[in-house]
Amino acid sequence: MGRRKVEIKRIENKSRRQVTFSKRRKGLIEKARQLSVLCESSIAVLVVSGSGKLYNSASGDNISKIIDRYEIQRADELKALDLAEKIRNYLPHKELLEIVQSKLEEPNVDTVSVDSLISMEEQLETALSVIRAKKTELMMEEVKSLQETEMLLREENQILASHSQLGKNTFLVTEGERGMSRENGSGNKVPETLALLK
Amino acid sequence: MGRRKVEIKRIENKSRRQVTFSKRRKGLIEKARQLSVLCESSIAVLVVSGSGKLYNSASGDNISKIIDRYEIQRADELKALDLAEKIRNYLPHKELLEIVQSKLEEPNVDTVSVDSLISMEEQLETALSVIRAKKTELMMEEVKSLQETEMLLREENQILASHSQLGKNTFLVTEGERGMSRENGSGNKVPETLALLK
DNA sequence: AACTATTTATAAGA
DNA sequence: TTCTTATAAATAGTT
Repeated sequence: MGRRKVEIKRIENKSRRQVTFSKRRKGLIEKARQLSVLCESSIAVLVVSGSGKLYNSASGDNISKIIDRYEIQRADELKALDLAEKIRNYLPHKELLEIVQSKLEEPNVDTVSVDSLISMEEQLETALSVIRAKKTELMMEEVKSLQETEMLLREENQILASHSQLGKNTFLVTEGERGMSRENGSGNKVPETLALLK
Repeated sequence: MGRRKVEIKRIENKSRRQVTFSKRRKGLIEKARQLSVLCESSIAVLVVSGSGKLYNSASGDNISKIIDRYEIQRADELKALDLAEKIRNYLPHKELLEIVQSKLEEPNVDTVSVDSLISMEEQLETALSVIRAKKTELMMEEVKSLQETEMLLREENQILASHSQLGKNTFLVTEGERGMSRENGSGNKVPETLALLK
């Protein structure tokens, strides 16, 4: 849609590329906004330019919320991965550590440049962030899953309890007193349960 | 760009909205791809439909990397946030932050000694560790507590289930189990137990 | 899912 | 960067 058809491949001319980047980025974000409004949806667009500059937009909801949604989905997918797969994900960290170690083990360790140390420091901090984020993500996941389990168990419990009560009622109508001692003898059910509550 | 001009506002007709959502989502993602190729950039598009379904696409790089970039930028922005805001949130560290701020606000900021900066850096890192440790501790506690609750509920559940069965059996054959209801007196044993779990 | 009349986006030029 | 305009591309309504 312009004076001539353009092939979708890297624009070599730098200034032409810059102009196109600016125009199309604006267009993309406007399209996202329209879709969001027309169809009542939330859309995040993140654009990282060749030079590393970040442009982002969100419509319908804030970016963090949308990214969270994505992270949740990804966490669910990760769960399905086998361990071997995970190990592969962590290899980069291992490599990083090896690099660090080799640098620091060199006999001539004091020849290591400050720049390379800065770079390693940054990489290690990035790795640390990744690990921390992962840790938090996994813990949040576990909490969520436990909360769900709890809810299910409570529901089940209530159903069982109400059945139990129906049974009791019928019971009481017909008979008097014996069961109690028998029941406690066999399994001290109630005390045990209560004890666990502490 | 269609048979007629459409206003950019929520499409009320559900099926029309669904069709538009599908068409424009596809268009949006294609636009992102083109921009990515033409201008050698990385683009992530995350779309959350009204019904909560997530659609995402990444061009030029994987989504996680692009999101990481966003997170880094956001972290940088946070850093630039009014320190006073943070001080309010982290009262215990208020003093520390005030010291930092005063040091850095001095007109003669370049007279601050490297030693004092090192000291502040160490103190801030300590504060950070404390916060992180606290975060992890709280999360671990929550997980532990949820796991205990789960165990209790399972047990309770099993008791109720088996009781229910015993009850039925006894019922049909002998009449064994009444005591239980008497023991509970009010008959609210299970609810009582559940209440304690909260 | 295709079609096509129209609107919209944008490439090139100024 | 911004505006203009010819043209390509996207898409709304239709089939």
